[in-house]
Amino acid sequence: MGLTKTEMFTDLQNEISLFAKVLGHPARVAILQHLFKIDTCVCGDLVNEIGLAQPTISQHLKELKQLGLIKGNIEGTSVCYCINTENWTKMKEIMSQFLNLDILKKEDCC
Amino acid sequence: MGLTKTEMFTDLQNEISLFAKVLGHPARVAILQHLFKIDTCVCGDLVNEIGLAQPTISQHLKELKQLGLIKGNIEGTSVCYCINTENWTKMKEIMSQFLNLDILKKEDCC
DNA sequence: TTAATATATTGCAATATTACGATAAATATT
DNA sequence: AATATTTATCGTAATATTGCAATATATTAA
Repeated sequence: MGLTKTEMFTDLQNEISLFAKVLGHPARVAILQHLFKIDTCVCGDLVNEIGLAQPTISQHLKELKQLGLIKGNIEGTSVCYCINTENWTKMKEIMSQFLNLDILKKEDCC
Repeated sequence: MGLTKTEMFTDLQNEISLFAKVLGHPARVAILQHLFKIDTCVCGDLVNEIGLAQPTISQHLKELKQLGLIKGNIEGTSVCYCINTENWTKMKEIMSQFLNLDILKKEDCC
């Protein structure tokens, strides 16, 4: 089937998994790390930075943009990509709340 | 192709994406949340708790176990699953470090 | 206008993921 | 031993993901 049955889960569960999913590819992790590292707009040198073909990078950028984690502004013939810090913070809060479930836990049971 | 080119990325990038990937399905998120919530072993009532078929749950549990996020102890005819808190903490640290890349960032550029 | 440059989209092949019925394996109960 | 119970594995169908060549689109430069 390959089709996730989202209707049986809560909005939060689906939201967490969607964010996790988009971070679930090393190319997208690398893109985000690079955008943070240069701390400014990157105008398309991601194809050189990462070793994948231009259409592949473009596709990964599209997925990151769809989730709102990055934004792209057209600057002449190239596109200026950067982190959407506001949305990143929201994502981070949702993910952190989930990751921190262990702080309420008393002890291992088995 | 469907095949990720892991060899072009760093170990950390691959590790982050693997953790994110296993969290990238709402059923696995729900399983983890439930294991945290009951704060004790759960012996197979996950199938009732979540609405998916038994083999499907079993498969998701296998993936979580492979990444080390949960452990399962056989107790008679059932299996006692619970969070592997030690590994969860390690995972949380790796993911948090990545998610916190924004705190070094000065300002949005575009 | 024409050519050059940069990015997006399309189409497709290969592989991965999701889900579940059927069945196996392992232990408990009678 | 025979049966019941619980979980794992196998097999398979449907869908998703990844990657890239070819091509389209859009802007800039000549």
